[in-house]
Amino acid sequence: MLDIKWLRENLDEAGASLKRRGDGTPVELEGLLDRDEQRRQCLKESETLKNQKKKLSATVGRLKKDGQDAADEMEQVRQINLRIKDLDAEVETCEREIEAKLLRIPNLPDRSIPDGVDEGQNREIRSCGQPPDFSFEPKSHVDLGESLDILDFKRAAKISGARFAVYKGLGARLLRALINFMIDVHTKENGYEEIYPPFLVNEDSLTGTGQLPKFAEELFQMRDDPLYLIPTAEVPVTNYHRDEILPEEALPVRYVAYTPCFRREAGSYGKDTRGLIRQHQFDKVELVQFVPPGRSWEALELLVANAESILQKLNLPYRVVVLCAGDLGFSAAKTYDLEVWLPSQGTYREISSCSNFTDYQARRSHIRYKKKEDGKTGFVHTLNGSGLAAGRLFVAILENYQQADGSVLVPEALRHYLDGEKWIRAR
RNA sequence: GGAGAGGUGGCCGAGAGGUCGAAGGCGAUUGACUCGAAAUCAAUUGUCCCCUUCCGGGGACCGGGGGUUCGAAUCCCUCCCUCUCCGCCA
Repeated sequence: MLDIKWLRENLDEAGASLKRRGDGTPVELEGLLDRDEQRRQCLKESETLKNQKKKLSATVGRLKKDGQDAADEMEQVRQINLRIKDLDAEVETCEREIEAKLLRIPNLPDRSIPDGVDEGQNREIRSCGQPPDFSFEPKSHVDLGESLDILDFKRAAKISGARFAVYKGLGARLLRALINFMIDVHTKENGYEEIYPPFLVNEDSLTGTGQLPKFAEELFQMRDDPLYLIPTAEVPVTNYHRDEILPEEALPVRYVAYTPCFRREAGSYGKDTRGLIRQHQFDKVELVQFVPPGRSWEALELLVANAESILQKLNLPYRVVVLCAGDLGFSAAKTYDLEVWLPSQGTYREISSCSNFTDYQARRSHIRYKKKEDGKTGFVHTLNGSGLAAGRLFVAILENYQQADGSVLVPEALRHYLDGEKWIRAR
């Protein structure tokens, strides 16, 4: 959420910045400062009265102790209380309104990101590796997976419905291998601490990271409890430090977490209906960082490099793009997507999204740090990125490592996790 | 799910309607002593909000919310959480 104090002085800048997102947000800024002004007026008067009340009550105490009459003072306080009640009600109304508005205003896009309305204007930063040159028509992971009997979409549909998959045999093992491989790289080489969080979270957590209140339709909600299935590990892991003040010496804090992720995918009915690309449930290894405000931009570059290291170790061709203002997620100030080459689609597809949220999530979820220098508190900057989406990585491996006979070569780096298995072949 | 106990500052722990943001201890910081350290002594040691250019002033917060009262950490209601025992269970 944006800082109301900052907005008082920079409303025009905020409006111009938000306009770049192209979703008509500036309108929501209207009335905000009026309510803020009204809130402060009422608060001021209320606090003055409370000060009087305090003094009068103390007088009553003294008088009663001395056995004197205090009826007059008591009556005065009664009158003051009536006024305070009205004022506080008004303050609360204003606060609620301001809060409700602020929670629906997205983060300000960073100045460095390109203009644009959708993914078409995202800008490639660099690419790495060459798309494989097949001497045959490459198959899709769906065809490969089904003929190798390691993926079963049909039975998944029976069990659960559309957009679910069953990984089977060596497929299940490969998925597990990918997850373990990624966690190992991030903990042993990239300096992250492993977290295994709950997969059900409450409303406060989802509000903290920005999924609520605006994007409830994307979430699976429990019927009988105020809990939601996590759409990403970002939610439980970022909220791990909600309502906390971290000592500056503890920063940066870096966590890696494997979790399944659950998304309703409302509004994407026609998209990626076949295969693993878009599922209601998928696995992801997520990287989350908490850093001092001055360090978040370098941290973002490092985060992207950490995510890239997985693709490099697996020799998968990919590129890095920076999202344009119109394609940016709600809470993010800047986002790099990693896109991996998918031979069956002849294109690069998103496999990771790495973002700097600056102080936006920290302000929503009250994650602060105490400065070493002067003991003052400030909001941390939060970042997170997929490192990587396991389901899509599974797709990339099947498709990029497929052979003319329909078998799949296991990348060198993974064999250790599969008891040295070099091939996935039809049985 | 049933029965009971409890949630107070970084931690431990008192406080049981009146000047309590809260005793005491521990921890931490600073100063004194010391060549230095330890020990000792002294001071400081929460967060948020409002007003103020600075200095400073004020309000709120004792799990959350509501109530009683001139006055609530203390009384009442309600919700949440933790712990113990029983039941059930991976």
